[in-house]
Amino acid sequence: MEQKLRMTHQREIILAELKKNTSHPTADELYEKVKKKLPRISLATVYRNLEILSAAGMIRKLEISGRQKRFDWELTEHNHIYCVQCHRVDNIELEKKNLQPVQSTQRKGYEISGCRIEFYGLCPKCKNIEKKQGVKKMACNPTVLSDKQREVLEALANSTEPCGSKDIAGATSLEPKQISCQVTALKKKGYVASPVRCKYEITPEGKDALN
Amino acid sequence: MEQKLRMTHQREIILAELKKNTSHPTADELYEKVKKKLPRISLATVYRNLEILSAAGMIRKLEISGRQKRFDWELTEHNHIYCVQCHRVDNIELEKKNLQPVQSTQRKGYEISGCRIEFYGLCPKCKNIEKKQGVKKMACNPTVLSDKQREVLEALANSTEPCGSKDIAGATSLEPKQISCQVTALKKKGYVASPVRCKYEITPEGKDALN
DNA sequence: TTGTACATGGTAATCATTATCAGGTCAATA
DNA sequence: TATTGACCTGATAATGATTACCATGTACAA
Ligand SMILES: [Mn+2]
Ligand SMILES: [Mn+2]
Ligand SMILES: [Zn+2]
Ligand SMILES: [Zn+2]
Repeated sequence: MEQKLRMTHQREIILAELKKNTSHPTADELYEKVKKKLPRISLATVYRNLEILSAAGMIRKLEISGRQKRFDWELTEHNHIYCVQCHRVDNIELEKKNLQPVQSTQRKGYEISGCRIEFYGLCPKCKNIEKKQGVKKMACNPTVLSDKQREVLEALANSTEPCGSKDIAGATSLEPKQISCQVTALKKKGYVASPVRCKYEITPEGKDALN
Repeated sequence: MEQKLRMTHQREIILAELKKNTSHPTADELYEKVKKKLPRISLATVYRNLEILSAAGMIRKLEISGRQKRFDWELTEHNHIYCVQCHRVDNIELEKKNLQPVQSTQRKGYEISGCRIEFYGLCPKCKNIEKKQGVKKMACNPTVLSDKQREVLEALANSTEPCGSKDIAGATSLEPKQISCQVTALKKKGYVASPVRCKYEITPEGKDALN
């Protein structure tokens, strides 16, 4: 019944790459790094081995709320804090974790095997971005324009009347299916307005943002 | 810029259905129930409204590790426990939750906005089904360098171009027939690469390993 | 040498969730 | 009253992360 796992070259490289820093990388971040050493490695292999290594207790898998899983080579007990904006994850030490053992009446019949304590908030970087423009808490997008957003905004700036997504597609190098996503983001930032449903125009703020 | 949310029929039914029990349903579990009242409702509408209701603070969205998001109509502060096997989620009360406020030196510059405490284990049902499975163990060859390997590696480190076994033999005290054996072991560890057949060079990992 | 269990790269499929779209609803306004 | 425009809807396509599958490869014990 006992299975022997082999420490293959791929596995070693993945492990070594993970141990290089404390950034709690995702599988695909790790894949990008490992590819420099092993250009022919498959993303599936990275996922597979991260799973195997964590099942074998050699690394930790962090199932932090939200997006991708992240991986941690530090096996000592510690907690994490993540940024709700950029999803960065850092270690955090509790002064003293005196969580009372859960009373059996409160256990609901569960056999408790662990507890995860997870803080969230804004990392230093994102905290500054927020201060700069005083955005509401919900806003999850940085104010910086992406290249795509800038392209869309410039197209709108060059038009004298409200544009539909097809108009924008024609005036930019973007795939039609990317347009609406970009427009939505721009609307959220207040750089684009929709005078009519499915028609968009640049706002004064949007013009400012182009400079 | 203030949004007016309408309490549509769909929204009311979804909310009512959620409040019917304390099972922390997923979006699609809720969809199946709501469909009995509103057979033409779309799954997208359920997702959309759960998102809107939780953004408006009328319900809670639980981003518990693992699979789907779950929803909770109870707004009072409480924690959760989930089953790692069947992903059932129950409420759990902590006797006393005096987590020390995190020291500023430990905050890593974050602006902390909250903390999630989450227990996990096996629910009563799954506890009974549980079966022991052997843990896999990694056949972990030590990455430690033997004296011979170190000698070969140092020879390669001192060369500016890939070496053949004769070059290595000349630069070390080793018998020629031992060389290839050592080189193979080093290759396995990833400390040596073979850019051309029968020529070997040290890798970045190899250089690291020498320190 | 051979059997076999473990691994791999490449790719398709899955799953949960979001985005898009064209068309509705409704209250405020001209 | 007719129009407007923000808000909503169902249907469906698309997305992103992860996993499943498959044919091939490799290590190791017998
Ligand atoms: Mn960590
Ligand atoms: Mn609850
Ligand atoms: Zn951040
Ligand atoms: Zn269970």
